[in-house]
Amino acid sequence: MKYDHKEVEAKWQKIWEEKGCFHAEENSDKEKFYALIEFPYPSGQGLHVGHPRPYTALDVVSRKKRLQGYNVLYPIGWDAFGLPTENYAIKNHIHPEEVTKKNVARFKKQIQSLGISFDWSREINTTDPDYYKWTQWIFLQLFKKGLAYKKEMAVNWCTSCKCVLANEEVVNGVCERCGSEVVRRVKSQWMLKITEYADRLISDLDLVDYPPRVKAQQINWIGKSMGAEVDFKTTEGDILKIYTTRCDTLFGATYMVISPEHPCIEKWSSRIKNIDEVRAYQNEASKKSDFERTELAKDKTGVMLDGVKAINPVNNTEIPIFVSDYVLISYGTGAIMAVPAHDTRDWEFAKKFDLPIIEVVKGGEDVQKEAFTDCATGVLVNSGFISGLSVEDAKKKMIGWLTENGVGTAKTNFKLRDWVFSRQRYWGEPIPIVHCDKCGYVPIPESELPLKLPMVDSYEPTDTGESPLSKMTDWVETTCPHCGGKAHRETDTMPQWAGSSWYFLRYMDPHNDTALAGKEALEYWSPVDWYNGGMEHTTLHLLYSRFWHKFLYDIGVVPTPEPYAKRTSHGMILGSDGGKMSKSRGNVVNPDDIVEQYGADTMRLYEMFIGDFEKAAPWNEASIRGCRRFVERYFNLQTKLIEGNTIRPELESAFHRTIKKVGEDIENIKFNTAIAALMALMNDITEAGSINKKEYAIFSILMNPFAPHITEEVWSTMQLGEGIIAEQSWPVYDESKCKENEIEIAVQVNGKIRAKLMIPADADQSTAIEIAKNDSNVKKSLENMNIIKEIYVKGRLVNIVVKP
RNA sequence: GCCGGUGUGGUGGAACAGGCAGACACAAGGGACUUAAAAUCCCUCGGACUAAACAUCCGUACCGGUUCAAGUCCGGUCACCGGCACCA
Repeated sequence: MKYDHKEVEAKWQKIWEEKGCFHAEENSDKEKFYALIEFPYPSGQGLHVGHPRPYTALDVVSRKKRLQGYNVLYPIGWDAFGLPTENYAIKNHIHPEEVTKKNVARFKKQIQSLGISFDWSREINTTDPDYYKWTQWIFLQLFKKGLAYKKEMAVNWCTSCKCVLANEEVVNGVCERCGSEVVRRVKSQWMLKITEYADRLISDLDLVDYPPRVKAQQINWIGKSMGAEVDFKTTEGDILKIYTTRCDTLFGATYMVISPEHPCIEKWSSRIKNIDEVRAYQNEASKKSDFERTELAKDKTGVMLDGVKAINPVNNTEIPIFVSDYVLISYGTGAIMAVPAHDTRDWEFAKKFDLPIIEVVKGGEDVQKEAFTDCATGVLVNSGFISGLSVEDAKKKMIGWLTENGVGTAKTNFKLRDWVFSRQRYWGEPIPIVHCDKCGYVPIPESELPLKLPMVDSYEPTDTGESPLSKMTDWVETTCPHCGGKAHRETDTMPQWAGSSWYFLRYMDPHNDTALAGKEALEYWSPVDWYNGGMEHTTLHLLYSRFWHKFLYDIGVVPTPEPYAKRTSHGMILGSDGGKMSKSRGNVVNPDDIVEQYGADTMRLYEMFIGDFEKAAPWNEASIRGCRRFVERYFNLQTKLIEGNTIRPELESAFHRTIKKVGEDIENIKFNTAIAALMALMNDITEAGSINKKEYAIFSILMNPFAPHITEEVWSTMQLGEGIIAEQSWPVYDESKCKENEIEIAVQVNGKIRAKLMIPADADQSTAIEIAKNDSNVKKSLENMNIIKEIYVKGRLVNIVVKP
């Protein structure tokens, strides 16, 4: 029999679309299930075979859930604002809106050819004014609650293009496009106070089912630490505030380091004798990103301030102050005390500048030769009133002392920084704020939303570093909603992260024009039951969207504190050379070619069979043929069909075990072994030589989530019933029928395999050991030996421990 | 550098909670069918020893440890991947 995948797949895709098979029901009594994938960025390159991996995975889950009677929401949309589209538009003189439209159309066609059961009636697009109306609305609520504010922040500035660059556009310190020098330049930016939610973003991880590695990454990213702020007096009479998690080591602080951006430098400029040297250093530091500054154990640079010194509050010793770029202004207070004996960076710095190294925690080798950093459990020495205490006790006593003397307090700190929310770009949501000289920053009235992105002739960056919108004088000049006076609009736009921070809510009620989604829909569908996405989104998108959701929860818009009940992560699909798929490597595989040659069902099976879903796997064209062969073997079972409406006894155990395995594996994201189990069952059926209707029906349903087209086709030609999707009957297994009567166990002597034996499955320890000892090879190993111990692991093995 | 992860045959991978390493596939080799090829079906397939089988020994990146038993747990090393806040 010949299987024509093109005809069959087109036929069923048409039927599904016409019948609206995958539309989530609106007012259903059924239990809901909301599956979510990270919506794609419609790039100009089109889909590559990496995209469908997560889509297919949750499609398998969604289809199985539908067969189990759930009301499933499995939506898709487009995360369409962003830099590449804008750059493409600039280069080719096509409006970004046109580019987006074209890219979306292509992506959509490609995705639809895979037979993914998305509910296309809920398709959304972040660049659609009806959508970003609500992105802007959320921003206004944040603003009203004081969570959006303006702050001077460093940006990458290309000295030649005269524009702000994204980090990605800076390669080795120069502009990616023109190769000119890039410097850090300070600009006033909109910020969102995600730090206000830092504690809850950690503690509420207890409420959700995320992989441990995702939780760990988020917790470390937020970086909560309990420490102290300590005031160091300076010879200038004023105070230098530092943050430390190790206030117990204060007696070992032999110098201080401030960041090149620290305001004290300006304040003391007249007293710093080597101010020119310091300024030159500041200038050099402005060329580096935070990453470059803190990266690598490479040479520590710095300049000592000549003319100002600090005084260590615990022993009144004068210590020098350095400026060095490994201290960042954005973390803590932008100043640290350095304890070279117990910190590697400080130690290297002290060696280079020949500064004293004083051991304050006992237990290491010679601190003059190497820093002793593994000292969280040691005992304090050379530390006055805390000498002899454990680190824990010393910290407590020191905080007490600092507080009593008014020179410090306990302080919790976070590595997490507030979210820089403005971009000097065209292709993003306009920030709905007006600046009035009299009233300051004023939100535009909600009734005026959406504030539409105006059509401009040129979306190229301006020479001044302002957004292209700033050239639109008609649009920029407006009146203040508050006082009615002259005012101008904010011309910066939002980052791409804005639209993706709440899109899952819009899917619940995508056409609502009075709210981001209706109360009822939010109540019914929240939270997302299963969200799959890439590990690369763990610390930005995933955290940002949790932050927005918590904010919306606080203002009573959404009913749950967390947006996603469960999160899973897929591994990347690599090129056949084992490298990341990219145009430049020339290893990109287009799914269209695979669908054309092998069909969508084969493509889906291969994507799921390729390896552990959570791990990266290289694409291998040859392996696809194995999946195609499996599909054909399934199809050709029709020639071996016999009558019968119960599973035959010889296949009963195999069927029940497979039903169990496939169901469990899908829930546990072990799609590869679910397919392996189906293949194994196929081998059992082949061995049996025939298949009856009942068996074929069960096999078809089990395979349907992976290969939906061919299974429906077989179901319909064999007239097994109304249709797999229509019948909603995922098979149920009987635990007692999964078991076999006889099982093979391994027999070990001293942990070495000496025999493999069949024993009754229900054999107890003494029976199993008895049978084991009777094996001739085992007997040989036991000769002249004394038995010390006998171990039986039920259904697995016997181990006899002996000694001569 | 810091945070998180990964490392198993020629290849992709499997191995419940510490209990038979290599399931299920791919590739390769041999055979059947065929005038022939493709397709299909059957057999072999980690290494050493062996004519072959049995048996035995070695083998899950590397070094060491815990245990009756380690791919799995612990300590260390190396290599690779993801993230590092304006790519998405």
